[in-house]
Amino acid sequence: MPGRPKDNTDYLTEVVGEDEDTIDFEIIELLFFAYRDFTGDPDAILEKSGFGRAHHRVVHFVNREPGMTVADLLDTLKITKQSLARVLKQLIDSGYIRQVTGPEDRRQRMLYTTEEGKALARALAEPQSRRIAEALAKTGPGARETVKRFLANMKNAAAD
Amino acid sequence: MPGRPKDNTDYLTEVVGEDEDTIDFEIIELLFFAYRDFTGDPDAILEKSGFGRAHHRVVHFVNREPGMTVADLLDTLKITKQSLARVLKQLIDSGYIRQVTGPEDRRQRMLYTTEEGKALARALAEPQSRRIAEALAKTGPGARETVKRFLANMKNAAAD
DNA sequence: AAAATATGTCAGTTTTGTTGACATATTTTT
DNA sequence: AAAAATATGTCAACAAAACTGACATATTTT
Repeated sequence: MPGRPKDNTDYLTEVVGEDEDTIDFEIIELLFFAYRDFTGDPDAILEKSGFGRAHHRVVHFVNREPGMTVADLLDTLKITKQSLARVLKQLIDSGYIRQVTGPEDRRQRMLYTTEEGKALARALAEPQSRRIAEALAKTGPGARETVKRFLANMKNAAAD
Repeated sequence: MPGRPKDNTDYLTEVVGEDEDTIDFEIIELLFFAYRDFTGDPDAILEKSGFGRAHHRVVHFVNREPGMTVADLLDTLKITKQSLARVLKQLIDSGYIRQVTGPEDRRQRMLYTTEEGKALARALAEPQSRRIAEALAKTGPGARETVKRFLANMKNAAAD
């Protein structure tokens, strides 16, 4: 009963099934710190442009999937349209994103980054990318594949 | 010029060094989705207790490191003390966290979770822990070690 | 023609963060 | 002992980013 090790390293995954001390506080915490510092990377650039992290996410995804609609973006970000409206409007007004009426469905607005938008997306991603590259390198060969699979598995299954 | 593959899987790490298209959009995005859904897990429980994600973080860390001081917590969360004050006060008033005057330095307030606080921390961590366990299992043997190392490497070096 | 959909917008609220200023108790330094 | 530094708390104003609810417009589907 006494003398339980304070460090729940590896045996947790195997020993208990769905019982008492199965809680994986360790990785929960590592994820928090990793994400905290990862998202802090672009802050310097964001401050210069006067944007926040919400703008960052919008520019990133529009840049990654040119032509995505407003509905697509809402589904990706999991926020309300009123919430998206403000940052999107600011990005459009500042010339980082432009809208094109959907060619099939003219109710839709397809979103594209401008040249400035592409440059911003790249600048914001750069320090994050460097952090990832360094972390992968330190972790060792094959890390990239494992990490990719793990992160993909952490995501909710697509609803469709 | 044309026909560049849309998918930047593995060669990115090797081929280019610090050049043009080195940006690792793929893992940046996987991290976003993983964290988005991971942090969404406890929302149902948080809604019931009337707390938000800020409260979650506080309860989590106090629970993990009993006796930590307010300064420790501020350093962990990287927020201002005024910002912490509100959620911490609510948690103390609701009986989830209690303060004890530091035995060495009586200016300090050591923080502890109450029994209710421990239960809350556990309940909040449970779905997250399950998600992690499932993701690791799907990823394959050895994933846990690699993921742990990667996440730890993603964190900023401790300032000290 | 009616209903549904995609988007936009107005108005008000909440959560979570910020800055700046100042108060109190306690410890450390001079 | 007095002065300075430190740990915490608190007041007040403000900002970013989310939320809800309601309603308008254009377009497509039924």
